[in-house]
Amino acid sequence: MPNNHFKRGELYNVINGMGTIAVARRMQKNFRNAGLEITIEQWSVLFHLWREDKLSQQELCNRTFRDKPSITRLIDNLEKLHLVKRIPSPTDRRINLITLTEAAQNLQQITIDIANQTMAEALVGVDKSEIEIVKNVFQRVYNNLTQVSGE
Amino acid sequence: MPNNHFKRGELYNVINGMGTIAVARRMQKNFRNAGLEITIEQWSVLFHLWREDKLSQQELCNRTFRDKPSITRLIDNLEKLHLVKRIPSPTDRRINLITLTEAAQNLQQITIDIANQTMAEALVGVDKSEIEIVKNVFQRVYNNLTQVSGE
DNA sequence: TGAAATTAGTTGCATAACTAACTATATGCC
DNA sequence: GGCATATAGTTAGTTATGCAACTAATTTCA
Repeated sequence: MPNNHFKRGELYNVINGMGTIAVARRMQKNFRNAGLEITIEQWSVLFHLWREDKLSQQELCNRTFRDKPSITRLIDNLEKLHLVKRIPSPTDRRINLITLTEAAQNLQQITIDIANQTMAEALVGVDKSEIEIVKNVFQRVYNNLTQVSGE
Repeated sequence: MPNNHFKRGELYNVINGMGTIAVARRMQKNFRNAGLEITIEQWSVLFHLWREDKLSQQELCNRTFRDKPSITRLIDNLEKLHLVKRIPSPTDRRINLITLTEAAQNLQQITIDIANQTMAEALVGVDKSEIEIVKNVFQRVYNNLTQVSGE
């Protein structure tokens, strides 16, 4: 019957629909309300640089799951905002190392607080064990689709 | 300490990162490999029309969690592909009802099969109870962010 | 009835995504 | 050493997303 037929298509729309979209919009809105001009995509790049500065663009691709042109343009825009700089790698002239400016360092605390607060709003009534399961499922999905047989 | 500090930001990147991106890419790739020219976003609109034809654009916004301009342009593109038509509502001249063409009807079976197969690939090693939890969590997240206090 | 408010849809502008094709540098190997 | 191959990053073209501002039609209600 149709209902059964639709089940997994339905699931795709769940995973890639309401939840993720709602969280992204709220996060963006909370940034804006705090007077922050950055996009959540830009923020997710900064996030990885706060953990480890001077990553190559390729490494940022790997960590943010984006392709190279996406990172090129995100870095372009972050440079325009004076939040990062491209510096040439001393050992490989193909590579740019992306480094945070002082302005970006000042954003870490406030934006991560907002991210935490946004996720807290999002996860009201969801308990820790469920969150762990969601994380595990997404990790497995990612592995399923990017291992050997995959990409 | 930093590690703890990053936890929820991390979670945001999980929900809105690897899993969803990997699934979307694979789905698009599987469509392409089957010779289908539509995008997954276009497909998600058709998906709701297969369930119920002749929805207004606003209703498609609600069901796909997109805003009105997004739907306007998706419908523009689907019209160019001769997969849907705008027909004026007989009762309210502000409203367009979106209706499937025969070409779109012929896509239902094959694309939903591909969606099912893609989700099957993605969910290897994930059991049904976990999938239920993911769906529930996303539903609650969505509700948390769109109820009263929210939007 | 008629003005104000609401709702449906479109347009303009900026950011971001993917693919494919490209340049430049580095590595592998004969 | 030098050619083939691989890797890092950029550019071009298409689609999609969000917000803000807009037009047109409908509803509310004084």
